[in-house]
Amino acid sequence: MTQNPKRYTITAALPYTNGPIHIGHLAGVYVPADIYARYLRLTGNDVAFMCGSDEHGVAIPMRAKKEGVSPQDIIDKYHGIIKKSFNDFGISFDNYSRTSAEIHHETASDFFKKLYKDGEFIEEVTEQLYDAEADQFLADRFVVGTCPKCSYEEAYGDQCENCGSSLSGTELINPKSAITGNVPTLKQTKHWFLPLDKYSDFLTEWIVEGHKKDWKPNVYGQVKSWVDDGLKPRAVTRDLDWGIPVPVEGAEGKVLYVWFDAPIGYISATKEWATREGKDWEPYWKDEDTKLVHFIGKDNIVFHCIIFPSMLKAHGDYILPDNVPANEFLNLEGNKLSTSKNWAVWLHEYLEDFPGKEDVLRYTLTANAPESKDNDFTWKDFQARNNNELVAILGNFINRVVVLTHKYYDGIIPEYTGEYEELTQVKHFPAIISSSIERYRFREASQELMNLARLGNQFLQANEPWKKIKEDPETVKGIMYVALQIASAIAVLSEPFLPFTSNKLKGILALDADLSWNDISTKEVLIPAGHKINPGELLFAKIDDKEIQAQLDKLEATKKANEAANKEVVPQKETATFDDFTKLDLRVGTIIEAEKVRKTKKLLKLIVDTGLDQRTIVSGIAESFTPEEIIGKKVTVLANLAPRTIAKVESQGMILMTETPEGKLVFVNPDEDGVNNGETIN
RNA sequence: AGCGAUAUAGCUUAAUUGGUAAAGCACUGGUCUCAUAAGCCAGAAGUUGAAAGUUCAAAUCUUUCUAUCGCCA
Repeated sequence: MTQNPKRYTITAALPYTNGPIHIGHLAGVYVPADIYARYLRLTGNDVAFMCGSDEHGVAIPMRAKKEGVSPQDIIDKYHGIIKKSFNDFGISFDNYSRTSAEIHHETASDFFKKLYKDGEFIEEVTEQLYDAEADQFLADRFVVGTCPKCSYEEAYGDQCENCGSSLSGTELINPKSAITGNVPTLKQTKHWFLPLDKYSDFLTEWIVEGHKKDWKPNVYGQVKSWVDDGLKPRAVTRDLDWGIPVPVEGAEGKVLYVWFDAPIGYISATKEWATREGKDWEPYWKDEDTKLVHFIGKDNIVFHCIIFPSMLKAHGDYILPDNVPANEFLNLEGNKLSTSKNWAVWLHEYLEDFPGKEDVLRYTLTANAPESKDNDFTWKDFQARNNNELVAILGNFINRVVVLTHKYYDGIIPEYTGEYEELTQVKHFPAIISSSIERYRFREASQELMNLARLGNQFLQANEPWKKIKEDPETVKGIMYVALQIASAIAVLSEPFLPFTSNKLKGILALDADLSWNDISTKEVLIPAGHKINPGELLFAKIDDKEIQAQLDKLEATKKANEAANKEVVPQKETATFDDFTKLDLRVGTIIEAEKVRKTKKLLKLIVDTGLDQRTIVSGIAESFTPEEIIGKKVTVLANLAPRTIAKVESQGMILMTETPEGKLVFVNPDEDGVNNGETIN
């Protein structure tokens, strides 16, 4: 671990510009990163907090093609929305850049050239799938075909979504171009590979041995398993016309792999910032006394812990991350967030729907952050966090103090009389909260802040100034003095979590703007006697059921829209003659046995009594039914379908199915009393 | 598939390296009236995903399951 760093470089994962920012991105990456960055600045550290839009990769041109616009249109649109919403939400990036920026192209190019010159790459000519009509190599998702491992028919060129295998396009059976639908041909192409195997020892020493204790289990576990499995050279270039051109001779029509250029974006963003601020960027990336921390989601672990560090190591000039606190994922109302299905709470929409409530979302996402496992965001929980915690505990405490101060003393802080141990207790909070933040436990840290407000409420309750004001006004002075010190501590310590509220509260208390995190522990007086505070205003307002219902309705409408989109009726196929139809031998059968096919998610192996025989049929229905619930069911069987081996099991027929709008499969079933197995259907 | 992570009270989470399962919210009861029908005090709430094993002792270690997510963008 970097001890006593002179400066911090904090990065937050570059958002991909194929959609706006949603609560999943915020909870996983940007809110924790922002809390960390704000905390460090407040404790007097030199911080560079860097981010930017990731605008390369296959998905951008694919999406552009689909929408009939240029890739540039796509990235400009989303870069604009993303940048503005981050800014309005108070994410305090020192720079938010973009990978289409000239400085980034230059930086990434130079990085590649340095490794190339130093002989850090392996060059290899391989045969890749090529679509002659589109005049394009079919990288990753541009090709679809049958998975060689599980026979799933819609596997992509990089991965099969049914069994999860990592594939390469050339392994696919019956590959088809996702652009034209044509059958691709094989064509030779040259690519550059980073030999990750060369860095295996370095990664073992640095992470597997060096960060066993301080890195999160999900991060550490994944790195260890990759290293233990043996690393392989990884291609860092692609045949594509969107991205950063490979800056060497003979590489026309090739660009850097998006995962090669994207993390370099952190460096480019730092350069851009330093130029603007008149600073030197290099210490932030090259000085051993700099602590580098990458905030990411769990899907990015290998890139930030294996590939990028290997790149940095290969380059030789750069420091390595001190920690990579990857978060898990956030779900929304029980379902996975999905940009394509519009299943999300979009930041730019939230900011419109809930003006002035930036901190409510920040707090909810922090208190319910997916730090150790996937979590669920519900609007009901959002409402409860606001009404029961922010309003009732924190907001209410501040309001009590402010109202009483105006009522008893016309807003002027009274002299401290008596002796209260709460003044000492307050001094402990900076260290308590720091300890949580520095261990990347932001959820816990936010709860400690609430505990400070609880301490305030308990203090008032125990001392009852509203009672004593009549018979013992001198004592009340001391009580209110202490309560005001607590309120001041909250104003400062809430800044990383609730920056808008912190500002508002500092305004109400007319607090010294220079009051820092450590002052809360070291200064005897946070807000002095004789000082006048401003008229109060409520920090938080209750959110009523109507507002929550409106959001739930919005989600319900999305669900309906998705169903409607899925329901689009497939056009009628070409005419079949009666003879065509009679070729099909459709029969009634009964499922007598069912079990899951090992190593697949979707397949069930069924034994069906068809009246003719008992035969094995493999059916892709495991996600809709458990084996137990379908045993004994009467189903429609296509009996004379040519046998086919699926996942090593020979299937002798097909069960006729249809589907609900939600994608649940339903049997086409002849379930009327007195129908016998083997009866033909015509 | 394989690998990794996760599974603890209705909900969100703790449990410092095997030693009395602990908080907040919600709930129930009591109480106060300065405050946003807020607060404060107390209480109830658990077969720690399942099963087996190791041990004087298991949320924690082992084995086998199950479920969810990630490993491509």
